[in-house]
Amino acid sequence: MSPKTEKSHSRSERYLYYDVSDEEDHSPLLPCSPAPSAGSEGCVVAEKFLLTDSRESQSKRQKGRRRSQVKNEVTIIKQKKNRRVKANDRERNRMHNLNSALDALRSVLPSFPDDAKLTKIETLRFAHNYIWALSETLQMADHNLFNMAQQGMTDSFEKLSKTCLMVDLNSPNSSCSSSSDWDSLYSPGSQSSRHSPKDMDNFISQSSSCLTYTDSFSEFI
DNA sequence: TAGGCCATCTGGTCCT
DNA sequence: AGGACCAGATGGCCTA
Repeated sequence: MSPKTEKSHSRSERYLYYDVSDEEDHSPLLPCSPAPSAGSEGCVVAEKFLLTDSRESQSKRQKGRRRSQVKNEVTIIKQKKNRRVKANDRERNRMHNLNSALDALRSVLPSFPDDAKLTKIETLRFAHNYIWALSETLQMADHNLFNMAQQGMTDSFEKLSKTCLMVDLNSPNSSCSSSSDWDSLYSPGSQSSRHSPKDMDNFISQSSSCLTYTDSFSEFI
């Protein structure tokens, strides 16, 4: 088990089995309904009996009501706890799914071998820029192919193929990229001290052109 | 040690 | 009613 997982696991355990005793309801019971008037005028004994009886049954009823109230409150609290635990579980799963999706995204992005795993925000920003670069690439490819078709695929093909033909997007050592270039893409705007926006623009334009030529001409080789 | 990143919990809101 | 989504709070870990 990786440290991360272990850490996560211990976290989960900590949260899953957190002490909920403070959630116990210690509030006073709701006041019971007032005693009904009892007795008849003619018979004291009977009245006493009735009174005694009514008091006893009354207290019994009160006790019964209290018990059922306590039972109800306990079940409500249990129900609430249960719902909360379920919701936490779903939320945890949801975040795990989100992280899986982010991992999937990281896996399709070009990676720089020595670099640490991209943070979430870096992944999103890099993906955004990468998609932009790819779309620029496609546009340029269309444009260049059109020009080449018009010129009979002579000069421009040679020039372009010399510079960028063998570029591999995944290779940071290629002529079109350097570690700092990749870094600049990884780097979120908030940490722009590492690389200027100009660096990023340069990199994107370079990688766009290289991509254009490698992808577009590969079928001609 | 401060700051960044992350996982998780939690309560609120919206949707089905 | 229950689930999905969201944002805020909290606390742990790591690094400069």
